[in-house]
Amino acid sequence: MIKKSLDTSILLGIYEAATKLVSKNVEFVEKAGLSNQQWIILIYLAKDPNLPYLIREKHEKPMMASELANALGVTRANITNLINVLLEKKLIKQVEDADDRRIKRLMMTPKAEKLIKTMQPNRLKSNKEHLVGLTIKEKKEFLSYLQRITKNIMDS
Amino acid sequence: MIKKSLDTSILLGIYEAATKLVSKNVEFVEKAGLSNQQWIILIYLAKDPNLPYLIREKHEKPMMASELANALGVTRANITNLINVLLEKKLIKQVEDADDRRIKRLMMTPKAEKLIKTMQPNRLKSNKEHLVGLTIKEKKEFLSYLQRITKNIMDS
DNA sequence: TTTAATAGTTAATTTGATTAACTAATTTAG
DNA sequence: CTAAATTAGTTAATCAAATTAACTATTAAA
Repeated sequence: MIKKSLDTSILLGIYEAATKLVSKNVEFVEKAGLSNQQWIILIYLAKDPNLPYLIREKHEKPMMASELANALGVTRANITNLINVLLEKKLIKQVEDADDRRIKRLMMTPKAEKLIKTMQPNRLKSNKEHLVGLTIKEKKEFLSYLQRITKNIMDS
Repeated sequence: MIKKSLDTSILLGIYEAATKLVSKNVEFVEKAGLSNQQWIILIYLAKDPNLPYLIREKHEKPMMASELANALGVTRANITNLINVLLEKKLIKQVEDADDRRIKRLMMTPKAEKLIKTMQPNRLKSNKEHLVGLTIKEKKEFLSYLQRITKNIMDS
């Protein structure tokens, strides 16, 4: 009934890859006592230069909750909850902005920096395995296509 | 602190693309009164030939709950819940397997077939927009890379 | 200087998911 | 051939992630 379509195959393919990826990542993420979302927030605060969002727009000042909500595509209320958990775990701290007193800037604690540092080798090893067999040229080409597709999705 | 890495950029890129994709899809999915997961289950039952899982392994008989659980990477208990909702909505029915009385085969109702048919034009239009600007050759190349990466992730 | 908009929080709720324990049916291994 | 193990599915309790709506405080705009 539903016909074969290259477009649809690609998009369902991206969805499946992401799903499998998250369940693989869980292995080293929950070994660190984190949920996937908590982990994502931490790498945002660590300013991981591989994050598409940070590639697209540079951030000088530490991020605030509403930027995070926007980047992750969720509500501010949701971010508040996630932040509370990370605060309890003493992995982040909030610093009031001097210029705008509505804003609280989010920063990692030394504990979080240390945690990320210890996770990084496993993370890189895992990521490398996921791309084994592709040449640098192929990877660059793939990333370039992916960025074009992502831009399309966001602009639509 | 975290270094730039082509591998990591690709994997975070896939994750972001999938996230944005789901939020875009929600537009036509929830117009049909479905959640994302309910929608995914329906296209499995509709045997959408674009689903990577169905591309990898052919299914003659209608799917059963545990196959679905395996395909989506969730627990059987979760599938039971999702199925109950779809049963209430009269979008699927369960048929007892003649050979193995533990098994209940899942099938779409005519109502679901009709629903999917009405959704299909919007879905295709949306999918097409997400891949605008890429040639057929580029799309095929991208899909081929994506399948290699997905296989890596699953095998690791 | 009112009015709008923005940042963040709170409370109530929903959805999606999990684990653990269970029944029933089928397979496997001694 | 039967006892033990596995598989399919369900149930109940619970958790995590997310939402909406209403709220305070602050800043920006008309």
